[in-house]
Amino acid sequence: MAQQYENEDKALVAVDCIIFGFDQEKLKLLLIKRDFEPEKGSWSLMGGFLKMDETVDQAAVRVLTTLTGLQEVFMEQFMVFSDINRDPVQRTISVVYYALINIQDHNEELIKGHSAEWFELSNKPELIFDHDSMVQEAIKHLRIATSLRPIGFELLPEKFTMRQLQKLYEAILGQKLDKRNFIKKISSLDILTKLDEKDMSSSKKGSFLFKFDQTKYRGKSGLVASGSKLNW
Amino acid sequence: MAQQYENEDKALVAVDCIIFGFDQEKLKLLLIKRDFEPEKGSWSLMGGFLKMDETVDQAAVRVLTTLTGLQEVFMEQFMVFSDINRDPVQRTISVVYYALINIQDHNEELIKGHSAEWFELSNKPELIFDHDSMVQEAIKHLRIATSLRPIGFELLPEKFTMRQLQKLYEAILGQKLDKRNFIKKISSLDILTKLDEKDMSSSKKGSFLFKFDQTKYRGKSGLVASGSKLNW
DNA sequence: GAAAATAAATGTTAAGTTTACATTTAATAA
DNA sequence: TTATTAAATGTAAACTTAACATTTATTTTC
Repeated sequence: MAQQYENEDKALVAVDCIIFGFDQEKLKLLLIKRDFEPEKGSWSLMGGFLKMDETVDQAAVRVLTTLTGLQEVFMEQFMVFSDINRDPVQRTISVVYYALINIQDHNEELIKGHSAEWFELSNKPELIFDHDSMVQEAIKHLRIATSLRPIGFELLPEKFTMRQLQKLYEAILGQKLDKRNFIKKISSLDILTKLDEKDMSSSKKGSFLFKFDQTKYRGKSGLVASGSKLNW
Repeated sequence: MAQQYENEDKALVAVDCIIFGFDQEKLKLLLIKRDFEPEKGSWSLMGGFLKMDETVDQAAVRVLTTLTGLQEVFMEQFMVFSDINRDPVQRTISVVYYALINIQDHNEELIKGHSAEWFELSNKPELIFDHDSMVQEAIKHLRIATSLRPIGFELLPEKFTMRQLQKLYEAILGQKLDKRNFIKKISSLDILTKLDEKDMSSSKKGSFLFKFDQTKYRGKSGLVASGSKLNW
């Protein structure tokens, strides 16, 4: 019974991470400069190979932690890339994840150690293999995901202003939003707590800080995919 | 350079297909009775192993065609399952797909040859390994996908009545819908062509048949994810 | 051939949501 | 005290959704 599958081909299984950050204005990507062949010196997504004692989700967390030092990060699997020659060395399929992290919240040392850098999305270098397609797909997924679930907060500090949140959504969706309508809509979701504290860095008047309230959100059921054109 | 990755572990890569059908009333699943070990005689999803000369998408199509004889089938990858001991024989990760097929449209011989049968979703046997979880996840994905894009048509014959379409949506979403509102909403999408022909099987009066119009649909951009609670 | 039966086809109103748009407010700096 | 800066706030029109019952076309039955 232990030899059932012996005639089947095996493949290397990789995980690759599209690591998104946000710097108050623009969406950014954390990329690494490869220090090994092939394509040594080229820019690439952070990735690694699946080990026998871990799930792909665990592998993705390991890879992300190795680079950023962060543990509890929002991360979602979204697609498998498996073109036959996508990796020139050997047949490798890649399970791709995107991660949303607070850009201030990583370990500088680790990042330098991996020759990693943040790039504005609009300004990123060309990447190895099929990594450019992975990034493109990740953005599509991120747009849909942020439209269906309030995951954008993962990219912000714990406390943030309405304006910061709006800028974030604008960056993700690639379009300007109306300030008043934005605040109305976010408020109607009832998933934020308004703090007594103000952020004074952006204006003389200061602007109130908010916190995402996991508890309020968990209490809601109909948030996912409700209200779409094909929603009844 | 060709030996770069030689210290990495390799895994078997499988694809598994959740094959949905619809019989005018209920959602159904096409399941196979395994004729090989392990779990010979148990019910299972149709699956197979990735070969070195194909992508996972191609493997999924191959697996589906082997069982149904169908070629041009709607199929989407939706998740990788990779628990370490999910397959007792050997470490195997599975890329899981769901397929939507017109239930009248398969090859009886092939299906019998694989000891496959259609089961009502609500009445399906327990499946091997983690296949029950796969089915559960597939249903979630199907609900979201049908709410965002008009893919339900894939489960119906080319010509169908509004009532059939409504029954299908009710089966997928697990809720009753209002007849008048349903017709209004579908009509407003402007993706159907009303035929001169009537289906006379369901009533004395007969009811008009419709066809999904790929061309009209392709012309629309904003259908995906528009209108959700977090849509601006 | 009139009446009964059956499912199909159809419309309206109220509630809620989205969009578009401009002024006032609070605080600091000059 | 005045000027400056970004924050905070409201309303009306357009559109979408939700709730709800009657009429119509055809066949079957008496």
